[in-house]
Amino acid sequence: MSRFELDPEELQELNDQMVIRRQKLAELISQGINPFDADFVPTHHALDIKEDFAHWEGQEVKVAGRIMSLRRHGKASFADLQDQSGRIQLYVRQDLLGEEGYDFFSKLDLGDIIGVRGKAFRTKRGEISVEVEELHLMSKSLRPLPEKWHGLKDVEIRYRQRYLDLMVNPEVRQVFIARSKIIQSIREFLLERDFLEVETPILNVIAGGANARPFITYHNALDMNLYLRIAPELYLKRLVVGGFEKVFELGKNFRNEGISTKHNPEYTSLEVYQAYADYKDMMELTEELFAYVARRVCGTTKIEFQGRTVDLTPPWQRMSMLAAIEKYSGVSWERIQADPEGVAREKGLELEPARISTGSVVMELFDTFVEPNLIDPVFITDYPVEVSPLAKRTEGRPHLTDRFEPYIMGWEVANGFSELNDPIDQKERFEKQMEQRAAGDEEAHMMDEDYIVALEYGLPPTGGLGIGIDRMVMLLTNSPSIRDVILFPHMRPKE
RNA sequence: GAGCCAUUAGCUCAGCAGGUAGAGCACCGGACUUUUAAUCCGGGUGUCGGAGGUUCGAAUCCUCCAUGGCUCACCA
Repeated sequence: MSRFELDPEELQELNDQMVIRRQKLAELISQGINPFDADFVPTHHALDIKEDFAHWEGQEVKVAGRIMSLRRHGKASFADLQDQSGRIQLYVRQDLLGEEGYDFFSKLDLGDIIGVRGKAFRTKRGEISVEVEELHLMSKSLRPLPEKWHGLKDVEIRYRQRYLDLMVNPEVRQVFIARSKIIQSIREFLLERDFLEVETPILNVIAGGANARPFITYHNALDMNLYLRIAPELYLKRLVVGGFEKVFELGKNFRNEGISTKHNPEYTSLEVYQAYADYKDMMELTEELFAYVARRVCGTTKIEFQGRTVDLTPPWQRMSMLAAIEKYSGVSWERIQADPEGVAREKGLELEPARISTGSVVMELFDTFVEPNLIDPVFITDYPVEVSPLAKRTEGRPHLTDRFEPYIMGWEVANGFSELNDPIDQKERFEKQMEQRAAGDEEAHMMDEDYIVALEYGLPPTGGLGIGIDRMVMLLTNSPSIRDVILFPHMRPKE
């Protein structure tokens, strides 16, 4: 029995269209035709021919791709062939292919991958086409395509079977092409400035560099648990200790947290470290990087996102957190310090009475009144030391840090600071974090003695920057959900 | 984790005062040698997400479950 024949059990799983395609496959085999013929190499993409038709008109071309539509007219037919570059029409005539060849063509289905050789020409209606003289079936498609006019809308299928989404929704393809260009232009920007691209471990003994719950995995030979990294930060700063003055890493981080339109358990970050620089230098680097990438990818620094336009042209506004709170909520730092409970009550902050402190009131006021208003790019600076365990204290104001977070469209898109390079202060900060951890805060930073040792050898004054690449891609591609910019967003198994 | 909404043919969707499922595309058969969502003639291909329940009768009402979306919470 041929492996292309179906047993009755298998047959029951298939719908009518799939059964018919299996039968066609079996028929081809029995006729001695290879339905997965690889003996054809295309010389052109659809777009090559269309963009330079004056040159290719009347010339022989070879194109390969997927049949996306068919218009049959008896002894002649039209088909649209889609390759990576786009679509080109095929014109197929019985008198050119012969009766046998035309019958073969007539049995093809939407979705089949074929290769054709023929002359490029323009039809009476003006459509640039290929007049088919030779035809290869390179991969028989055994399942029907989604609908040609409405495309594929079911988001669940779009994410789970992204290949279908890419096949039939051209705008989706554009988003991922843009994503690739964004990442490429980030590399260009940094390499031009003499940054060294490095790779640091994803399997970590200590998950450091951020406050987040890690994923845990297990190493058999070492018989130990390991964490998937939540940030590459501490490794990158070890490299600065080692003498690499400008480094960056683009890669995945993994955080064991909720999933939302802005959060995927694995996401891509850029981290950049520059010795002998501070957070102000990193702010300039950030705004220049965003503007460079926007110009490269969108051709402009004026970005439209969900009906609003923002201009990424540097310089961006700088505003301290407390100034921003006073501006948007009308509450001054003096009042928060004097009476946090009163402020919380007056502003209707949803804080448990036991949790009310100057720090929590500041954060809550910021989230409620400030964040939604930060549409145009702005750097919020001067974060409290308690929430910034890896950042250097501000000279003369030791409760604050030289730290910034840029906001665009109300989103926090990056985070940067002057790196804490005092090992004694760092150790104390870790110890504070350990206390919080002991008190039940699973996201508090872990102690990393080995990192302290590195700092004790001496980390030069260093500026650091982290950018959430997925959010950057969302902004630059006008995508409202992070799932629209991740090819295979995390989904629960179907059953 | 909570609330709301969704799940019907391969795809996009109708059908929901409870009466036994329908359209367009796709598909199958036929006509057609320059079409553009080709057209014309003929054909409905289904576990109405799953499991229970109410009822003479459930796609429709109820409960639970699954998956997804949105909002919130969590989370830089």
